Amino acid sequence: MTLQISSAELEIMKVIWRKPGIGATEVADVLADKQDWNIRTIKTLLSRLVDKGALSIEQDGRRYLYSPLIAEKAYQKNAAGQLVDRLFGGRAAPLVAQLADARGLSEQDIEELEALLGRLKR
Amino acid sequence: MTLQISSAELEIMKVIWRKPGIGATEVADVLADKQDWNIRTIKTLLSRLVDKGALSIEQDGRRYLYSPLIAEKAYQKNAAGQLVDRLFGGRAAPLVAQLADARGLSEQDIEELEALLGRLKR
DNA sequence: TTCTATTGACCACATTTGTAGTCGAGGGTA
DNA sequence: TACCCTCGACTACAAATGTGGTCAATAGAA
Repeated sequence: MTLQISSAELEIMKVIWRKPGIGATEVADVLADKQDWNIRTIKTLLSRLVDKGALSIEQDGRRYLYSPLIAEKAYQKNAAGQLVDRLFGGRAAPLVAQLADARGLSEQDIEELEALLGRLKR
Repeated sequence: MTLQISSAELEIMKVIWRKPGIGATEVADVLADKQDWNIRTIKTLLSRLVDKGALSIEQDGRRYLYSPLIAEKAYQKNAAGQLVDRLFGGRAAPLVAQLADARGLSEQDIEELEALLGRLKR
């Protein structure tokens, strides 16, 4: 139910989360390395995101500046929750187990997870 | 790159992972409670999964029996990895942190995660 | 002032996905 | 034997998605 953001749209959102109030051209600049997208493609994606209510626009002369209407963390929580529900019976541990098995956990991950668990336990 | 399975298709896969070598009608029976799908819809999804190479078929008289060509765990690993890469910079800890924040972790999750971390550390 | 490059609005078009309908062949029933 | 029901094959069709084109207006360059 929560506002469906496609994979290509997400790339756009990520840029705007990092730099709210950015224009289409700057989004294209930021993405130039990663994606080989025509500026028109980016503009279409921006429009769709505005239509969907994921971005707000502010007029700046002849152009628009885009800002997120949904927070990155909210989106992350939702996406993580969906994955866990759809594939892991709603449980976090099996998800982490698969991740650990597939690619291992970094030292940093392990430390952070321990700290997190410690906090949750008291 | 890894074989794209849509959300509706995944429901079908889940049934077949639980009961490999099942026919279309039985898949429909299993799903009857959860999904309100026409048998034709289910058959379409089955065909698409065969086309995609996610399922194999075995002739059984006049009908087909379907079995998975990709393992559930492999699919889970891939999906979890994709999420983590696309939204959490490839790191597991932030994912778990968001999950914990959004919905909390069960006692069971906490125990299992601790056990998992213990195993990983030595 | 005249031409050009850029901007958003609108349009296009193939693919994927969700959700079925139609059809001919074959198995089972009366 | 005469039907009918079920199966897979093929077809349909709208919405979402990926990717980009056209066009009129306008801000700048020359």
